[in-house]
Amino acid sequence: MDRELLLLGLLRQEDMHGYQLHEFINRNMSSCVDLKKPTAYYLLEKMVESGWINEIQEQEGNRPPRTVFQLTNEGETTFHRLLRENIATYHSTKFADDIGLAFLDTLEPEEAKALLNTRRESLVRELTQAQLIPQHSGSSQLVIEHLVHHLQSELEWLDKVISKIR
Amino acid sequence: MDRELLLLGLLRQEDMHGYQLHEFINRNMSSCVDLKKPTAYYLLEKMVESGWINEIQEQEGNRPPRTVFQLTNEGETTFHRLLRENIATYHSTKFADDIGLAFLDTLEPEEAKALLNTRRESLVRELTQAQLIPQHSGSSQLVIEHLVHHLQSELEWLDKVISKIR
DNA sequence: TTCTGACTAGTCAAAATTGAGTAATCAAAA
DNA sequence: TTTTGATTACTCAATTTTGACTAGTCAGAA
Repeated sequence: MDRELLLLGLLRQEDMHGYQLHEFINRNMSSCVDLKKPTAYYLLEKMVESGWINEIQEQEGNRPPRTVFQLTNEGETTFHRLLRENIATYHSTKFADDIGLAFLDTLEPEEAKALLNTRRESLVRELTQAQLIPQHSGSSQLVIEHLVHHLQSELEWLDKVISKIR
Repeated sequence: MDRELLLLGLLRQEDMHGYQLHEFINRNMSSCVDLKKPTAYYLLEKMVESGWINEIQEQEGNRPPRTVFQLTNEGETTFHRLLRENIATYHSTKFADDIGLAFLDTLEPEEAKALLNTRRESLVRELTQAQLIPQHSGSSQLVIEHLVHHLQSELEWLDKVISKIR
């Protein structure tokens, strides 16, 4: 329900079309969610069926008609319910990249070290990138701070792993 | 390819049936991967088609026949390739639970604080659980240490967020 | 001995997700 | 002016994932 919460939250601020929503999420929220275009439309369609949003056909000049989505009262209620649920529960994260670490001892220590250093480089690149993101307004600043905090903690841990080899 | 790497790595140690693989992963690796039974069978079937593993019909006593999966030479090669790829790259994690935080300012500070404290409790429970997991042998110990390190870092961050409200 | 609940070993149809399109508009270069 | 490339707004078929079964075995209780 996290992606639904996000879509409702954005539509709460202003009516938008699916394409706009997808673009915004991909540009600004890619650190929290990965939402492909067809999935966005699929979710929006389901939310229309649930009565959380309305579809409105919009015709602008001689451009082809577009579909605008608009929050309903029920959508507003659902937004608040999902928001409370989301904030009150800790969602445990799966670290799929740890699978390799579980088999680290099948490699020569030298090679393991070299590969982990390659990983370290790409982690440092991500961290540097994240630190360059300019200050946002309001709560969405929290999302960036969380990302930076996490990447720093990952770097610490990776350094510990590398130093322990041999 | 992470789940494929895991399945190959387990089959490398010993032949197993799909059910066994699924049970093992769910009991011991649930911190890294979430692999449902039908998905496990689906992946195994695909790996048979790719020539990474063989299917063998096994008949034990008068029990119904079972399918045992066995690594091929190609599977062994693929395991090493996937392992190197996995270790050398940093897979960025998506924090789906941050979506709520992006809308934190739509709530009253008092309520936000209360909800975040509920989240904190469930995080502490997870951390306590993780710290109770007994020492494992070899590299899989790393997976547990990573989990604990991450949960501690999350707790630190959550406390910072809570203290900043108001 | 027969019943019950738990464990083993899967399968299947339905739901969710995605890569790879289409088709229109517009701005700017050739 | 024609072409080219980028942007907007979607769609569809194919792939992947899942909840909810089925069906056999076994150990112990009634």
